[in-house]
Amino acid sequence: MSNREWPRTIVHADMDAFYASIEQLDDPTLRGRPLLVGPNSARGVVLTASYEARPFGVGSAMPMQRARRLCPQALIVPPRFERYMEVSKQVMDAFGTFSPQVEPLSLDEAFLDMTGSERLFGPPAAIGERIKAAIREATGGLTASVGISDTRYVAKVASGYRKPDGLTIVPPEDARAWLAPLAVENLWGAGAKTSKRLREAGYQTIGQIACADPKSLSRIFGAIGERFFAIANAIDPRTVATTHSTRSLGSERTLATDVSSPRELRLYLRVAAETVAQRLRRRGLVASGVRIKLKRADFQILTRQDGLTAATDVSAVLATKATELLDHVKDPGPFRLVGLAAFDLAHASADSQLSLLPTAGKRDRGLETTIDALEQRFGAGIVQRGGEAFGDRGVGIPTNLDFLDMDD
DNA sequence: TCTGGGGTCCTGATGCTT
DNA sequence: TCTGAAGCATCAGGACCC
Repeated sequence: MSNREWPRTIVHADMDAFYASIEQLDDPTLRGRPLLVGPNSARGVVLTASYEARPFGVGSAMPMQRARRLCPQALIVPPRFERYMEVSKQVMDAFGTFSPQVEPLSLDEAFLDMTGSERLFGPPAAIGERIKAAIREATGGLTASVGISDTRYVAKVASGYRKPDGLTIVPPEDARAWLAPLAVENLWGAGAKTSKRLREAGYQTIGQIACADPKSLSRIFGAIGERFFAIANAIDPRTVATTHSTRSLGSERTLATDVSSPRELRLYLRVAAETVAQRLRRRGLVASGVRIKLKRADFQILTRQDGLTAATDVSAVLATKATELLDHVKDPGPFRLVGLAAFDLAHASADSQLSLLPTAGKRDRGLETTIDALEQRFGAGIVQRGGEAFGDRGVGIPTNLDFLDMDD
């Protein structure tokens, strides 16, 4: 079957060791050396390991302490998310020159719907090579791995099939057979727990799932079982979506040391509320619900949530609700993580609820106004002003209370 | 060995409404 | 008025992805 007969042409492009590659691009002395991007702290994990570090068994999400033991010669570089976002924009802009249908999945990967573009760009292999070249040119030398098929799922698996700098084309008529020998861990939605359950139920490969009784899969695994059956048979009708609406927005922090004191927990929740409120305002959103999250020392997670009487983007309102929710937690802790998320999000309208606190209503005064509100409510000095303490992704927020006045 | 932070979706329990 | 069932919404936890 020639590509002209492909029902759809879906491209998945995934940057190789994105954060580490950017660090090596920006600092030539890092090139060719094992590199770990992540916080060099006791409780941090590796965000990205360079390809030079991976033969030592180091990978993403591995505790930094363990990574250091496995690869003591690795250099550790703290993440620079602003720089990664800048490069990500270059990459996404490059994708935009190929198709208007681009769906970013994260900073470093995206789907492109290239259906009907063969006359412009050639067959799939040519499309893939041109996209890879465009990324190299736009970024000054970064590489990506690209997968192309007629479904999102197969394109996604294909992009990870050869890394780094790979290109894998899977024609639609070959997709089912191509997937068949792959391990069940390659199913989208099957992580460690579900993969173990699949194997215990006798399914080792995607091909075995494709030949299974879908009712049986559904009975054992619920809704996800039906989806496994579909994607194992290379059936994935999902299209490339160019719009996305955020459903929740949160900020959480693993603490340098575990905390039991309700007063300290309230302080962390206030800081999280400020971060979330600022991000809501930046995106023109208001929230109608608040959820708090506490992670116990044994890693059990507790959540409590409640609706707000009116939608808001004011940190003091979020913080007040979070404190109420905290009062409903009977577990005494200690807790290693504190988080706050806003949900039931909507676009802020002109008359959105910015007047729930007397000093909190001036959107254009932003952070300072909200800190004013915090101080009016909770006392002066509760939050450090200025600096990087309130970066968009929470980067730079200290993991202890050094910057908070505990005497409030 | 010691486990981040940002999210999404699913499921079972529970409570409310009809 | 009371009761039980069904349907629905909400909540909390779990699993997953990047």
